[in-house]
Amino acid sequence: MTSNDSGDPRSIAVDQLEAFGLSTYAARTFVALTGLGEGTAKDVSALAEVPRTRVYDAAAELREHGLVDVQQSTPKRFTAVSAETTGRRFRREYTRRADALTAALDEIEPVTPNAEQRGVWTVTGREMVSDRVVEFVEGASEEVVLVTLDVLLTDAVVDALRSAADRGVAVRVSGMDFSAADEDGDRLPEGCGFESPRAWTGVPAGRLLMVDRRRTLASVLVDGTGEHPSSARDETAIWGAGETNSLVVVLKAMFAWLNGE
Amino acid sequence: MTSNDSGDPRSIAVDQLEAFGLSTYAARTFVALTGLGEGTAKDVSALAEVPRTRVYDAAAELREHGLVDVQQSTPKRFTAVSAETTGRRFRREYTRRADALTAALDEIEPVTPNAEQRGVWTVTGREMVSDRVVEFVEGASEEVVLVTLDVLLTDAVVDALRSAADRGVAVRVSGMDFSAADEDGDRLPEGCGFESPRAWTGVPAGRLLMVDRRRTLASVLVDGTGEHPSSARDETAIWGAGETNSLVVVLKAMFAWLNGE
DNA sequence: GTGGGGGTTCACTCAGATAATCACAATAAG
DNA sequence: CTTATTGTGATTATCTGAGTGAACCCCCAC
Repeated sequence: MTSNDSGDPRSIAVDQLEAFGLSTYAARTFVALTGLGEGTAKDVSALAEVPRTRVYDAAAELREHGLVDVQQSTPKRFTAVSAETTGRRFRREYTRRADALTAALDEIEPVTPNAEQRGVWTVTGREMVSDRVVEFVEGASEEVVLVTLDVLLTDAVVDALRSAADRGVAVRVSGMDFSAADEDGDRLPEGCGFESPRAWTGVPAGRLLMVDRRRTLASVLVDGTGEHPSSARDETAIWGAGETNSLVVVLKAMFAWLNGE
Repeated sequence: MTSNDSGDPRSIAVDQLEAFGLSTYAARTFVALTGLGEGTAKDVSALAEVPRTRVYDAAAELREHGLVDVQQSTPKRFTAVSAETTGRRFRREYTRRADALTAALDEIEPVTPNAEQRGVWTVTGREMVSDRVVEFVEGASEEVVLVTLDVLLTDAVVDALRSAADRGVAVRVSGMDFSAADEDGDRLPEGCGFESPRAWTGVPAGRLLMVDRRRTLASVLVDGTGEHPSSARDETAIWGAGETNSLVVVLKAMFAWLNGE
């Protein structure tokens, strides 16, 4: 991200290593050693644009992370672990971190979750919206009603719906576009009515979600300014919680009206 | 790690969030919002030791990461996503990063892996040594011989041994201490002889590994300076590769001698 | 319409960390 | 013994980010 995130595998590797908390010297040294297999400080310095006298510190830093072994000879020789081992190390470390984070946040979370909220919240980004959908579905205790484009029905959302249905929540899903019923009907758990989408033609395409009649979310896909071809930031959603929340009231009425027809 | 890594869940959460690349203001803001459920800049500032004027930047940063939603009103109100969603987000992001890193490094790795290496390399730390053991076992094509303390026979090592055995590698494992045969014999894959440990009494306790008679590793458990109760940095290992490597020659002879008896 | 107060944003300073360079000591080769 | 090369430490420059303060804006009261 900082420098060139071009297709060059070396740049990619350096960027990712920096994201994992390594200094740029350490990252460059490691990439050079991966290419060399084994080498001295001079070799690394020539290949990696790292001052020779700093290769030793970089190697020490990498050794702390278990990514480089060192030969105690003169000149010192360094070697990098394999790509698989590197990935395994970081995957393990950051999975642990995520677990610790979740556990710590769980202790902090207030006992009374946002029961009544006055206003309307906004989210942008397809993944972000999916996260909210999953979060709300996970918190469902009685009923989930979801209307969605099939392209937005990701695996994570389906999993959340299935686990909700498994614990006795009444789950009802319908698609906004026609292909939905054909392709994705079987992905959904049993007992989740997949209704005709005819009623939704003409409605701005996105998602509508209602959970326990106390929490609702509405989103639309906006044709982004043409940056990336319809990728990250192309969905915007609003959501609200609480019996008296204005958005909840509106969407509740909307669902009831569609149901009555 | 920077400040106090005491048992306080708030400190833990802040530390982990910073490890995931957030600024300290963003991390503290998020923790405060998790505790509050919802709040204004003033609320956050009072609870989180963040200057009120910078809560907005912190919230924007968190919004980029999909961790905070904003209410467009005066005063602005902020809310944090749930602990589960937070963990899910970072888990997904950093798993992706690890995958990208592994793929990029794979492209860089030289075709001719360290076939012949003159010297002897050193590794310290139990996890680091286990990583090398796994890496070497994964690279085995014909034969694996491992002598180990049972406490060092972690799941990752067992998995690597099993997958090696599955692809036709001759795997032979024996324990250095007596409990090994009893407790862990069933964890090993079929056809992996688990020999009597009598021959090893008196040998410094640790591991001995030989792969394809071309790569060997030897480690010992050292009673650390008493820092943490026998945890991280209490194993040191040396390893070498290549037919003519001195360590390989020595250990090959050692294994042959023990076999002959 | 005008003045006050709280809320929001922007601009600036300072400190810590890290990149980068240099000087010197230690070692091996000739 | 000399010299080139390697390893270690000290030094400087640069940069990000924490911390602070001032200006702007809007809403409300007067």
